Formats: sequence, structure tokens, C-alpha cells
Amino acid sequence: MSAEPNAKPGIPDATVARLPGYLRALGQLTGRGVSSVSSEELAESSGVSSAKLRKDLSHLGSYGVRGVGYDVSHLSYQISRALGLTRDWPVVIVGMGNLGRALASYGGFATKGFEVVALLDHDPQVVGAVIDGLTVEPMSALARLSAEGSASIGVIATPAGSAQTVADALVAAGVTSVLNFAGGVVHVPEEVHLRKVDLSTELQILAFHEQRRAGGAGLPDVAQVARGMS
Amino acid sequence: MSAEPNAKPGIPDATVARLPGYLRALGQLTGRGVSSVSSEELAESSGVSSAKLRKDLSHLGSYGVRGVGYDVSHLSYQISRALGLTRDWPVVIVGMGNLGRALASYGGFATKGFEVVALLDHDPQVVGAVIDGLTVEPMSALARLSAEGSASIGVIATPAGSAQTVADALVAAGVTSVLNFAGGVVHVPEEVHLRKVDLSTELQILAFHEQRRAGGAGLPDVAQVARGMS
DNA sequence: AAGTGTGAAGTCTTTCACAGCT
DNA sequence: AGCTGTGAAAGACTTCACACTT
Repeated sequence: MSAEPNAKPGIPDATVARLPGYLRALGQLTGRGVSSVSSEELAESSGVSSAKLRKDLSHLGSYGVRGVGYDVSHLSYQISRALGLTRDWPVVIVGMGNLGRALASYGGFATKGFEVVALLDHDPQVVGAVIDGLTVEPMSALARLSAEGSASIGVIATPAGSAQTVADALVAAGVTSVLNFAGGVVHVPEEVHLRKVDLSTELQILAFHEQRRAGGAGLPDVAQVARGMS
Repeated sequence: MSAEPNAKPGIPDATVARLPGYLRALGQLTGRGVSSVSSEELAESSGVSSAKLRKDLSHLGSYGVRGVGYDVSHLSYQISRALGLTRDWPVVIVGMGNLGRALASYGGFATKGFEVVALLDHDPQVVGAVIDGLTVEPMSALARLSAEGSASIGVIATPAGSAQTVADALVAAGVTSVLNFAGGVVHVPEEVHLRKVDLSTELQILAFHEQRRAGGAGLPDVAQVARGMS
């Protein structure tokens, strides 16, 4: 209870969620040979306001130079360090359906900071397949990962119905962070960090805004609105 | 300037983002034959607190019965209506790589409220392929969708480098909401709604928490803290 | 008795605007 | 002169706790 998932002596959640964006923008600047950048410029590249950017960075420390701006490579390093990307985190992906395959070969993992150490699937027909250089293993391989202590981040890409079972297995194997792409609610122990990405949810949020744009009216107490015009 | 993308006479963004979760939980209850539910129970199924749930629902209207709870099917309908899911929104997916294929066949679209009307890809080698019953078309097909007025929500599943170009094309074709799975920042006109889903970002946020768990101490500079006090 | 709906208090986040350093 | 870093103000969101309804 009093132990929030958020006992932070340090960096606010909202800030943490934006740091990856800054890091990416800095990477692009590096690629273009830019070595120094102002908060105004970096904010523009990242799609936030400069005040927000400065406040965010101020939580990491004082890495800018007044009157000048930020050194691109130094700031990149500091953000990487704050995010814990100066070492590699082992990632296990469970569920090698379309989505799992996409994730396994997605460039996101190529980003420094992560290494896919195992691809798992429940289906014997899928086990043994080679995806992006890794052989798909059965769920029982979790025991090995657990013993090796090489389970740290787990990604769930199974159908929604299996998500809780998979999450339980991951937690039992020592995984302490879970990224859930399967729909539905998954419960994990207090000390395990869980994040959720769901296509339906995203689409439904967009639908809300589409409707607002079109409808205009749609207030709560308006009873039955016109049925399908189509 | 003062014109926020967010002039809401109605429902707070944070609430809108949770409504899909309630809707899913209600669907499960319906499947189990439950016809009435309390805020406590529905909150538990949705992974939120009951106070938050009640406050959220209060923004839609007063659809509960004191001393009793909520009627499952009526509440489902009201949430669907609030989200704009009482009609179908046409969705265009651009980029038929691994991710695009996964999205095209993902159950998320099967959820009532959306219809995939086109799959597009820039690569002539991919055009013509049939995925989940739809034939992949070239980017030029956007002109047709635009003329039909059947472009409403666009999903970008291309490599990051093409994202801005694709977004521009979608907007030109009349798309008013965009869901971007490609990394990087994409700019769209004020009136177009944009949401972003990025694997790297999610992993990096998890890495932060993993590190916090492990590292414990190691805060960057303590010197600066003292400075601010003087 | 049970459980919703909601003001009010509390917490977190963003924005403002400017002091302070280079 | 220019740009960062940051208190203070404003705003958004969450939690509390209870009046009110069935």
C-alpha cells in the first residue's frame, strides 16, 4: 500500500516516459553530425515544449551550459545512464504468433540496451522454428533461464486468454518486468513492474476523438442518438 | 495558441484512456452471464480503484443504481456510445512488413467498431499479396480511398524513416486520426489526432525500473542538490 | 444496508517567467 | 546576449469520505 510502485527519490514517471524520445532525437542529431543543441531545438525534434524538456532534464542533473545549450553526446550518455541502458537487459518473448514474430525481428530490440535471449511458444508445431537467428523453445525452457538468472524482462505476445498463465510463469522464472501485448488485465505481484500495450485500446481512443470531431453534440443525457446512417 | 488540441466540454483524457478497459471487462462479465456489477467488482476486473472507476463513469452520466450497482449491458452500451463505437470506423494500414501483417490479422480490429478497408505498401513485391482476406494495394490507392471518403483512421507500420512521408500522404487523403507504430516523431496538422505506440520506448521505461530495483543507490550528482538550496 | 455520485482535499504534472551563469 | 535551471502558479488527475438514493 504505502509502498507505491513509485517510491521515487528521483525522477517523476511522466519524465521517465519522455526520456526515450529525447534519446532518439539526440541519436538523430548525432547522425547528422550536430554536437550541440538548445532546449528549444531538442524540444522541437522531440515533440514537446522547451519548458517541459528543461524541467525533465533538470531531474537528471545539470548537464547543460547556460547561454549555450546541451552537448549532444554527453546528454545522450546521461539519459542512457538514467534509463539504465549502459548495460544490456535480457528479454524473453513469449508467443510466436504474428505479433511475436514481428516483435522478435523488430528493430526496437536492436536499440542498445536489450538482448533477446529466448523466444518461447506453447505450440509444439512452432517450437524449433528459427526466427531472426533464434530457435523457438518450449515454455519449459523458462526453468533454464531462471536457473541462469538471465530472465529480467518478459514480453507477452500470446492471445489474451493465455496472458495470465504466461505472466505467472514468467514471474516464477524470476522476471521482474513484464510488457503485455495481449489484451485484458493481468495481475502480477506488487514488486513486478507491468506495462501494457493494446491495439484495441489505442483504436478506441482514436475513435472517441473521431466521433467528437464529427458529432459535435453527443452529451451524456442525450438519449438515443440517431442510429447507423450507413 | 490557447486553442488546445483538447477543448473538452466533456470527458477527461485520462478517463477516455480507461474506458476501453472497462468495456473489455464488461464484455467478459457478459460472457459469464453476469448482468449486474458493483463499482468494486468492475474496478477489480479492470485493474483500477473503485473510486476512480466511479469518478470516470460519472463523466458519462448517471448510469448506476445506488445500493445496487451497474447493469452490465446498459453500461456497455453507454461506454460504447461515449467512445463512438456504435458505428464502424474505416481503418487503413500502411506498411505490410512483419508488424503490419501482425496488425492486419490481429483480433483488435475484429472488436466491434472498426473495419480494415485497405492494406497498403510501397513495395511492388508486396503489393498483390493477400493478407487475412484483403489484397495489398500500392500507395496510390489512397487517392481512391480519399475520393470515397472512406479514410478515417490510418495506422503506420512502416520503418521509422518512412513514417513522416506516409503520415503526410494519409493526411492528404483525408485521414483525421493516425496511430503510429513506427519510431520517431511525426508531425501532423493541428486538427489531426495522433497517437504513438513504440516498443523501444516501452522497453526503456521498463529498463529504468529494472535498474532502480537493482542499483538502489547510485544517483548521479549530489552536489547540485545542495546548490539549489542556497 | 448497500453502493453510487460527488464536493473537497491531496498529489502529480505542466506552464510561466525570470534569476543566474557563461 | 543567450539559454539553462527552477521556484511559484496554474492545471489535471486521483483519492477521500460521506451525503444521498434505492
